[in-house]
Amino acid sequence: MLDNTDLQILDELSKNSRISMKELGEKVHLTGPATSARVEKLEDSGIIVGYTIKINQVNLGFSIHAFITIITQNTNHQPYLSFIKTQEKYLINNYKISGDGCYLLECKFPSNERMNEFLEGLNEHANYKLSIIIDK
Amino acid sequence: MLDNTDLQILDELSKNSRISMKELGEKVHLTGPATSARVEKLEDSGIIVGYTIKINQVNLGFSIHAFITIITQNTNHQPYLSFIKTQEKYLINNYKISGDGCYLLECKFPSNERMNEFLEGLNEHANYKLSIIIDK
DNA sequence: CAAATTCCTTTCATAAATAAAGTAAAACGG
DNA sequence: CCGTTTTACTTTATTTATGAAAGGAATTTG
Repeated sequence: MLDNTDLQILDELSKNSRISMKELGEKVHLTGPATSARVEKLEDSGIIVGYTIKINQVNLGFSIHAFITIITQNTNHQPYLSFIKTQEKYLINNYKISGDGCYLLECKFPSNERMNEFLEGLNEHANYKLSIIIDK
Repeated sequence: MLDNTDLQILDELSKNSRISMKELGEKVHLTGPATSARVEKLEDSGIIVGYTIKINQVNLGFSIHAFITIITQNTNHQPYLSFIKTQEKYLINNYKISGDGCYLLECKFPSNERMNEFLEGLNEHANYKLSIIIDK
């Protein structure tokens, strides 16, 4: 089970996953090797799944961030799923959901023009409702 | 501007942000110091915003992942915003959106009971539409 | 209660990061 | 067109971190 030190480690690694084991250890009052062993346990137990970076997509040219609720036209979702597989550069997440819609698609676009092209392609396989992120 | 090596670096760091600069350098055919300088530039230019971990929330006891579309009852959003500030443990993201709703709230819950409590509290300040994530 | 396990520290060898110096190629400006 | 500056890199050397190994204290287990 996880104790408070483990939760602190998760918190610190969430804030900065490139911190050294030594420095992380200082924050949680352990030595480097002890901290390293804790982290390895968190990996082995499947709690830490990976180490990644946060990228500012706006600075990479993707100024539009949107959620698109998908309602596929027929019961076979394959045409939709095949379509989005060709649009990887715009995709962030594709969640299968319950509720109002079949999927919730999280996307990024460099411009309204590109988004419009995407939506026209999408519309051949599914109906959708578009929500553009304004903040946060 | 970003060249192909920078994009490769972003890609590799997305997959594993704890890779050593030496090993990352080998992947992009640069020495450690040169790679380190590239990464520092990506940080300074605001493209790399941070280093973080991917946590398996299910293994942390949060087996329910949901999106909640919020429609606040009156034009003043403050009661809603104040409410969610007290519910941090369940929150992943709160996006202000255009389209159908005012906010899109991404949440995690350990059980239906806790989710139900949350929704009852939420309902004092806003109407909502709940979408539970089934996959991906 | 003895043995085993867990969780830690310390020590030490190895590996990586970082700072500094030097170089080659490209961009700039007269 | 040529000298100067800038950029992006390599190499080297020092500092720092990692990771393996040994050992110890506290807790668990039969």
